[in-house]
Amino acid sequence: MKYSVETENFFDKVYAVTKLIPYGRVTSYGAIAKYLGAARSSRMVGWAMNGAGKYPDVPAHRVVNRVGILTGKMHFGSSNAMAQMLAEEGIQVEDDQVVDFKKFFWDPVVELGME
DNA sequence: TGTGTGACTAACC
DNA sequence: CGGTTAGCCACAC
Repeated sequence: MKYSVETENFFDKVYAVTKLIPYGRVTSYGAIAKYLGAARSSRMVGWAMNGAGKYPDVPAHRVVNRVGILTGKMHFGSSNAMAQMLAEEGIQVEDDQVVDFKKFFWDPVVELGME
């Protein structure tokens, strides 16, 4: 028994939004969740990211927690892979946290609109 | 089928 | 101001 079609849609949306994150920008799990109308389901966004590895076009490294901490860096294989990818995009990462997070923050709700 | 867990966040104490 | 609780819900066992 499949869980639900809505689920796949939710995951698909997460991936879709994540893929829209511009180069050199980052966003948060909560922002994506909010954009999908599930502001309190930010954990699901993280869960979706867990399966994002299957999608090369999904820049999961541009998704951090609400304060810019690379909470999921350990899921990239190397402990510094995430930070390095961000660094190569011009995003400074210090102590596993994005420097000037607000400045690089890309909010889908604002950039794409609430719709 | 029920329980535990997690790449989160906000509210509480 | 740091630890805990609660809410969220899909997924593993």
